[in-house]
Amino acid sequence: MADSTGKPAPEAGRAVQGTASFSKFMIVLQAIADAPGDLDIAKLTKALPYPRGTVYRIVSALMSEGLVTEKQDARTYQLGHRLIALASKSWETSDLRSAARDHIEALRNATGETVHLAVPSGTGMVYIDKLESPRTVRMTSRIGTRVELYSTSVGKAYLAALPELQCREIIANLNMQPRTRNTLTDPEALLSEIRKTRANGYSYDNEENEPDIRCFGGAIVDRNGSPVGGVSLSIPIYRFDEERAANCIARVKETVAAISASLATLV
Amino acid sequence: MADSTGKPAPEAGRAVQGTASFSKFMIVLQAIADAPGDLDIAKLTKALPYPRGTVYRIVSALMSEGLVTEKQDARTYQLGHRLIALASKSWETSDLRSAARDHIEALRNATGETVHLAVPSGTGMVYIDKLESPRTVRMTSRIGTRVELYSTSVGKAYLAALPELQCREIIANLNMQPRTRNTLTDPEALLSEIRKTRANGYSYDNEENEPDIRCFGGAIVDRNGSPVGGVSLSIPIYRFDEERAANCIARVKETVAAISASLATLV
DNA sequence: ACCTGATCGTCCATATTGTGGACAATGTGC
DNA sequence: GCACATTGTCCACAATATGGACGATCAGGT
Repeated sequence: MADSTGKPAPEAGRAVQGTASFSKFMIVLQAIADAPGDLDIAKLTKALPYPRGTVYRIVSALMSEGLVTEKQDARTYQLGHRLIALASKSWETSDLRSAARDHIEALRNATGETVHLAVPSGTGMVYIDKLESPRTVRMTSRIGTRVELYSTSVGKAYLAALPELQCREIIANLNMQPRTRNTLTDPEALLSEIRKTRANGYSYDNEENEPDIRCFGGAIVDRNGSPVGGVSLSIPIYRFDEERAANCIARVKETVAAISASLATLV
Repeated sequence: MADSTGKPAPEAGRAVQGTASFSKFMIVLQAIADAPGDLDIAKLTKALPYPRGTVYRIVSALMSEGLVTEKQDARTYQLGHRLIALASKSWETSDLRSAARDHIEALRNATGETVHLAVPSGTGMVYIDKLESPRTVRMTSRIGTRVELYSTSVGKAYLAALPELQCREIIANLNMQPRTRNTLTDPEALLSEIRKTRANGYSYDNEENEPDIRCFGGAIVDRNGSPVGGVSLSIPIYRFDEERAANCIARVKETVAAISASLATLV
């Protein structure tokens, strides 16, 4: 199962009683979101542990709420535009994003490279903001994209900022799939990388998530020192050299420290 | 009640049976989305027709699904980032958006003005794409913003493309609030404006939605001639003159015709 | 410190709600 | 034309949500 859109941690253990039905709705919605092509009721039924009548009713309800739309006149379904309207509100009201905006813009301008702002979501992280390199060669990525904890600099920075115990527990539950030839797939290797990250005060992604792209990352922490997100700076290998790298690392560290400080003044 | 994020049509008439509980979850989620500041359980309870225990349970479920997050360590709630992840998928897989991209970009380049792509959602329309004017003075609007049918050019273009009967019915149910001194608030006036729009083949918003901004709009239609969205071109009044206007109108008409044609070739 | 009022978090008997098999209608391929 | 697959709808039954009540916690007032 791909789990490519930020499900809650699997071990969430029947969160609250009296919400079993709602979970089913969300599972169906997620199945439609994860659909490779387009699904009709029959295919959805095959992919889910619910009988057709139930799937049919759930999809109808999702449609009447605008979360799902019927494609053209075909009998297939896809995510609806109400999600865009809702997400736009989430976007506008994100304290972290507004606190970080000026700082990540300064980081982009100082380095000329692409900057991402990410927050934890389920067993991965989601990009909630992005500023592109002004140069011509650009990375392909989008706001809303979900990325893995083990293959990205934001993920590793986040893990490194967690208490050791919690960090180990999360790593133990990761399903580490190779994304490039450099991706770490061994939990022990990741753990030792995390220790190095802690010692260095920044994280490094050496073409582990995407070929030809190296990233430096740092964690944003709240008043208590708990990580709430991360910032990464992505550099194409052909623009990469030791001197620039040292400068970029310093800038990233400054940026996350500044964002964390401005968060602490909130509330 | 503001209803500012694309609820389904109110007259939807208990869509499907066996989904009453899910509706409650969506109403609570919408209440959190519409929150002016931040709500705690008590305020939510006051704003909703459900008892505290129920609201508490629903919010807990929304949180465990990542649709809502607890703000910092306070007891207030806001929309969660999973919505951004889901919306991003909706965005990526929107056929209309990808079919329209090149055409609205050409329109922006030909006119140098801001272009919006909108789709119907509930009793309004939602912007699903936007290309900004390259000039310095820009409109403030965002993807995901919900706008009214009666005060915008995309809304009027959409209404004008509907069958007369359906159009009248929708207008009869609109709650027409003035947004500027030019906003039409009389259903009869709107209806006659819609007739003019049909005759002209384009819609016009003369500072009815936002002061100092005039827009021309057109409807995108599917193979059957049913409207599925709209395109608008926004021009600040100080750049507006008759000659430019005529050119812009022609370009808008070309654009929506081209998008509609390329939609027809799909599937 | 002590009381008051307000909110949070949880429980459980009750009744509302969802379930899913069955059926008829409608397509679709051979 | 028949056979197979899928859609859309119904309803008796079973699973689920409800919401009032209770104890815990906290902030402010006297």
